[in-house]
Amino acid sequence: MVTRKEVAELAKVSEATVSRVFNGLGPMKPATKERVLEAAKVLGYHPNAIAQSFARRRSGNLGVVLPYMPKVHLFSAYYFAEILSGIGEQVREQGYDMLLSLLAPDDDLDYGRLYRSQKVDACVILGARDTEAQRSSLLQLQEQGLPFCLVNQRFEGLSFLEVDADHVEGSYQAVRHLLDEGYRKIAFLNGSPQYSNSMDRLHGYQKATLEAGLPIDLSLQFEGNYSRTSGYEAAAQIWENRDQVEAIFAANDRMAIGLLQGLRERGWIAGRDFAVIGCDDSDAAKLSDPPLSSIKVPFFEMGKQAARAVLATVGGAGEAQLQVKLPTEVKIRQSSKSGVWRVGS
Amino acid sequence: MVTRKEVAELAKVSEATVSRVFNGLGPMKPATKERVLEAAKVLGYHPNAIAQSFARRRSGNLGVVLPYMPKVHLFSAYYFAEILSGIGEQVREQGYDMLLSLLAPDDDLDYGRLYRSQKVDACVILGARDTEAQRSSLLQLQEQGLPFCLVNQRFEGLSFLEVDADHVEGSYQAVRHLLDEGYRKIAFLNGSPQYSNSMDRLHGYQKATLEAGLPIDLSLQFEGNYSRTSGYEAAAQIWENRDQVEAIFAANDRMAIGLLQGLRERGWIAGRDFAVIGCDDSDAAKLSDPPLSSIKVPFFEMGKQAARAVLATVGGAGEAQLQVKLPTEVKIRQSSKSGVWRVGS
DNA sequence: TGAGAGAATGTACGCGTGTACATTTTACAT
DNA sequence: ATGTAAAATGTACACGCGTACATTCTCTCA
Repeated sequence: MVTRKEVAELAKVSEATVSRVFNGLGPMKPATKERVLEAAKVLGYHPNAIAQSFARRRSGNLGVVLPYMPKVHLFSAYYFAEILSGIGEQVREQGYDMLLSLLAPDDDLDYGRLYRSQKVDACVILGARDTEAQRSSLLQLQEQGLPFCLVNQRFEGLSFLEVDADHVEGSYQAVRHLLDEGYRKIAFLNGSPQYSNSMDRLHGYQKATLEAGLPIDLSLQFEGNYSRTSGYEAAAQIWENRDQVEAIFAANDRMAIGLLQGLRERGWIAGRDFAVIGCDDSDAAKLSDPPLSSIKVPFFEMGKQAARAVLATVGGAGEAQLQVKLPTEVKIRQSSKSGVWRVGS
Repeated sequence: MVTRKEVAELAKVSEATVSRVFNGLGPMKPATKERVLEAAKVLGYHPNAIAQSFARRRSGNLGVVLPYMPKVHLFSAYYFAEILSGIGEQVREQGYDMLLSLLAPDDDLDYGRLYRSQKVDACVILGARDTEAQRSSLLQLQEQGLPFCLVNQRFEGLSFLEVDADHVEGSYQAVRHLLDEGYRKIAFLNGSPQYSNSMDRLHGYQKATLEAGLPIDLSLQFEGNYSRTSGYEAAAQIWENRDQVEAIFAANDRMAIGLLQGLRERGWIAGRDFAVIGCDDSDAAKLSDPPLSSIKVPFFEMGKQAARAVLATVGGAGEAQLQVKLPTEVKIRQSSKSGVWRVGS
């Protein structure tokens, strides 16, 4: 391993000068700089990142915490892939690296480990839920001064860095779309209320239905757990009440597709016998049959902004905006159009 | 920040003793150990991971390199999610962390950066392709002594750590299945030959067809790029030759589903008018309509074994097996059954 | 020509840990 | 009681870098 010392000797300067060249510090005679860089090149010198971290007392790593359930896929892989890419892009721009931490859900919620071991300067936390345990864990993190940013989850009453999408508006628009297509009996298949965006979607749904003068009908509200299977199972319940249901808004694409499949088995075809709109606009929405209308959520951008925000606080730079909410967009496909099939057949 | 020194003072021992307690080294009087742990607890001491890395000259990080194409999804998110989880599980068992590195394809293939900066002790490399540039990059890595393991890609003629699935056998079994269902005109939609498993699948396909006494018919072989779109486009070509095609083996699920969609638009329904089998057994296979037969690939286990193998070489432990090939399994669903729909309708 | 003021570079130390080696304590056989 | 080996603990330094401060060089203006 080549060190600063050897470069200094070859370039006939002090170690400090070598350091200054590599950090672009202080005034510097061009000739000296040249000599140092040449020597470094000859020797193949590259600063040791760990020693740098040690001396700077900063790891240069951004922790990314994701829930991890072996063999279980509650969240779509798409969701994480997009967010990870967004974080990755931002991180790279700022010269940081990403340290991935898979957190088993019942794992003692020990966000602290990363912090104490000083392996990360800040964290982006994905897939958090609003439970007592998580609230206290996060509050503790905040007290200890580890900067973090939550993605796609808000905690009412607490003041965290949060980057979210406007799920209320997205859901409102989605239900509006169903209303515009002429549907009136609109069911809602939600996910667990532990996620703030489940609640947001409920609000958007209620806002649109109320606005349309429809009564709140709890028998039209169902709860799954964001898995395809739970959507498939909800199909059974919905089938029971099929004369009360013309259209369904599902809180994510996976449940929506489970729903499609469950109802298809009973002879009900989406886009012909009923309408469905999902949420996330994941790959699966384009893969499903019929293609699934969905609410596009800017996951990539959310990851990017979360990384930017939390790294800004590390740099001691002016506080970033505390809560960010990015716009969503309704993507209409066949599953929610009325009369599409009827015309054809 | 609490350091070893303060713990030592409180426990009335030397710093070295504290260090030994936390590393479980040397003989140690139980009472002393107790005192130290108590003091550490009182002060809230936790060893500084960066200082440890610095002193040990090991980062404790396993690099995970993945190709990164913004907004493009050539690889299924599923594929990476599974492998990442597998790596994550193994890494956690060994007390390592995962450092994610997104590598843009045209990015100067600079695997070396991670190595030189000493931020990782070893790497798992995903999504590598067999090109001249990559070969030389990897050879260079090998010379420089950075241990790495490739997943799902082999380099003929070179001797790297590689964890792969048995795509030859998997493809053979898949085509056998189609043959067993009575199909004779079997087309093959492959991906880029830059991936070793594309070649493997071709071999499996050829082996099965030859064995069945069928001639090699190049007009039955198509090439996509593993994207859904390329499958969709291939549908047009296959439709041209529709009287020559009864069944199609696609090299991944995404292309298979694109194919389903393209042919459905022309009135050809999988499982009724023709058979399709994909590869990966991703989420999408279960989501598609009809459900897609596919070759299950143990991505999770591959990630896990790759991490284990490459970390073994770091520990200086006995060399792990150089090339690992895990078994695949054919999953039959509706898309490849003959007569399923015919019976019903 | 000398003084003063930057510019350019050097000196020296700390960061928190691992660990080789030195020293002290303990246990036990004689 | 004494010697000896092993156990237990302490001392001291290296790891590679950032950086505060000290020093030397260079230029300008009087």
